[in-house]
Amino acid sequence: MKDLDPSIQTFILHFGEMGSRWGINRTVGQIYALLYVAEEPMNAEQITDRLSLSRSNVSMGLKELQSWRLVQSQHLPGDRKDYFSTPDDVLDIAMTLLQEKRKRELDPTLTLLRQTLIDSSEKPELDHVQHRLKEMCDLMEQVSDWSDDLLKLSRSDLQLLLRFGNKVPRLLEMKDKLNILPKKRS
Amino acid sequence: MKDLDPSIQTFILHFGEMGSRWGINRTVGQIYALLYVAEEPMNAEQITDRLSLSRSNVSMGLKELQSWRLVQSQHLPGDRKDYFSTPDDVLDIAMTLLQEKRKRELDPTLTLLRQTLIDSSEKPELDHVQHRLKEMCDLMEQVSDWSDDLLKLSRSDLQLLLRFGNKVPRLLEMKDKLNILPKKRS
DNA sequence: CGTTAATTTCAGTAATTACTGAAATTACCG
DNA sequence: CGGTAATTTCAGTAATTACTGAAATTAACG
Repeated sequence: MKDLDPSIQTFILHFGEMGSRWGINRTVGQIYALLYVAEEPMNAEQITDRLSLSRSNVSMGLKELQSWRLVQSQHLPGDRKDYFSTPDDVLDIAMTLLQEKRKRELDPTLTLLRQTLIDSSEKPELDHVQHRLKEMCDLMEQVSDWSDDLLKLSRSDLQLLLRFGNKVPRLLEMKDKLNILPKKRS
Repeated sequence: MKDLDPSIQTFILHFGEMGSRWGINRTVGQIYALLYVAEEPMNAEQITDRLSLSRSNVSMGLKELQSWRLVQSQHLPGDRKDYFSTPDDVLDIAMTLLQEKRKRELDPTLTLLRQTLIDSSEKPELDHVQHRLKEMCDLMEQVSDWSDDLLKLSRSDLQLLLRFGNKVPRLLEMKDKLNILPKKRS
């Protein structure tokens, strides 16, 4: 890792290490961190140099980041290289992450649970299992519905909601009084 | 995998496969799934048999699940084996998961960002980087505050909030009118 | 305590995942 | 088109992570 201020290096290395916990690998984490703090879009060669990775590794890493929609590419006039950057609105980034995580980590399981519930519905000996799966499925559906809602909110509503830390119980109080409670899910 | 109904097998195998996306490994995912649907607590040997894993692998897997607080152990009278089970309240499980994920995936980065912001505050050449890191840090703090709030809620308030799917914009409307908005974070 | 059952640890090995460099493909420009 | 720069693919290899069985440790009971 060349020509980077030590505090930036630390940041990039940290993202590399956390990568595995977040479900991406070290290289991908580092590339993202570099692009996140970069002033200008960077091309693959520049990334290769800065992080001392192989060109092909960078290519694969960028492809993965694009599949997460965390990195976008563009062309600069008079240059046939691709230039890469991260979206700069952090709220935007967070929503993208929410959407992709849901798609990859929640949806497949929800699909399976629904199917399993159908498959096992005729078997009385699976009563207990079915009940357990139903509970998990219901909760996951509620979480899924919530995230749908979040994803539909406007930027300003999102900001409103986010600044809400610490006031959630008060919010609940209100709702209670005003009686706008939706019906319990079927 | 022996003596399990095909639909349960599918469920367990699915959890195994998803495990890697969720940050646990196949074995750990399978053990969790098995315990989740089990009618009674199971001992390590029973798990070994059912899933055809080695005894030591099961031991390590259970240890990891306990470190996530997703599995608890107990002793049955007149039997010196340990018996393992998952908590049965799914809301409880979800909250535990939220707390552990935050601890492992968010907190370390938040700590690093705060430190990096301090370290780089005296360097004017890092202005842009600092601004970017500040944005990320602020957002993560808001998310962190929200999760704090969620974790403090009572069971019934949580249920209330969860059933809210689809009604979030309406909630925001109300809050707006009643003017209980907290101050913007410093 | 000593015995025995149960669990954990750990070094060795297997399986998986990540990375590389060379070759193939694609994209751009005259 | 033909030439060249850029990117992607992919087979081979390296690194990491997961799993096993044997040995060590711990826990329960008389």
